[in-house]
Amino acid sequence: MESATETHGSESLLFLTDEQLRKGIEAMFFAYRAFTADPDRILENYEYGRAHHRAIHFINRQPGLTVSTLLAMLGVTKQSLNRVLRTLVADGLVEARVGRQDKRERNLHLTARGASLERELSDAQRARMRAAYRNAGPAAVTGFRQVLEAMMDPDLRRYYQSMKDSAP
Amino acid sequence: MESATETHGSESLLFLTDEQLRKGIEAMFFAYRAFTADPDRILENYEYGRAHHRAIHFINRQPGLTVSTLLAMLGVTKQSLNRVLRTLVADGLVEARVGRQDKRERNLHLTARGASLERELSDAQRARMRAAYRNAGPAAVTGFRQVLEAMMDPDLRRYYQSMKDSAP
DNA sequence: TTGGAAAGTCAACATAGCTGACATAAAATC
DNA sequence: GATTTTATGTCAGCTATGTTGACTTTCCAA
Repeated sequence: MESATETHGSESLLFLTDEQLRKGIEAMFFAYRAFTADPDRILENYEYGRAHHRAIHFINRQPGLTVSTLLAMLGVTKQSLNRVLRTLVADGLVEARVGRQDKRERNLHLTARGASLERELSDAQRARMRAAYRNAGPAAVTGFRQVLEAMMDPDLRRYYQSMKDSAP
Repeated sequence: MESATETHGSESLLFLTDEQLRKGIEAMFFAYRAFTADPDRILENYEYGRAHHRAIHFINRQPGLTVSTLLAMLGVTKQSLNRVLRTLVADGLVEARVGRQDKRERNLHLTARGASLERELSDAQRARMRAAYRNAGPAAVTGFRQVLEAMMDPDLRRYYQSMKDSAP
């Protein structure tokens, strides 16, 4: 499995050796841990967890989204999400409005307080991301996003690609 | 490609807009979920979890490492790790040898069975990583690794950089 | 010889996943 | 209009994995 790519003649596929792939795996692990560390620290002050952060993030990204849409993005059970949403609604960070056309649906929005926490969390996370981007440079950022995109499950990739990407 | 890299001057930092950074954050989230999905599925058959996988991964990477070294890499408490290690040792996947110089230390090694599970998990994870790498191309892979590296906490980055990177 | 580091263990707890069962309201279908 | 399906919410209970705190054992090194 190792040397299969090296016998290709050109060294253009050297990055597919087992060692290279293992390094990529470790890079994902270490980077993801750093990536969540700042928000986690902030969330402790509010007695919320990572699950709350994720919900808040996606509600902010797509205001008015329904519970089932959010479920699909988070990839958890409705029971698990509901526990989180209940506290966020009770604490006045999220508003669940009855759907206009379909009254079974709940359209989720951040309140002013919810938006404020979202900003605090996002600021910290973006600061680290920005520093990493600055350090690595624009070309690296493009590659970074390309690889992550290729790694995603197709359904989520479709959602991901549909989101707006540049400043208004 | 993004338009951010195509122009220079004031627009050369367009990739640092909030929207771009938020996309990067989402990319990390979605990709990381896909990244862990395959091993998680395999681990269910063995009644192990992600924590076992991580321990097995690092013991394989650095055979003979001590418990404290592993703790530093995983970033969890010794109580949490100990629960995992105990089951792995009891099940005959990991061997904890008393240190030769310092007998307080335990040098961790995978047994044949442990190495076999490691391979099964790693094969799945590398397959996805390989597919993503193939799809994105060598230049993207370089960028991917650069950004992840820049995102890591310095201590772990040092460990990460010290690991061998190419096939022997 | 003693202090402190490395490792292991016990207890108790929290978070956030999960399954299964069930309830309600509204939409969709027959 | 009656029935079925869908979207959501909820209760109960389980599991995995993290946490803190207190304690012991081992044993290196000053």
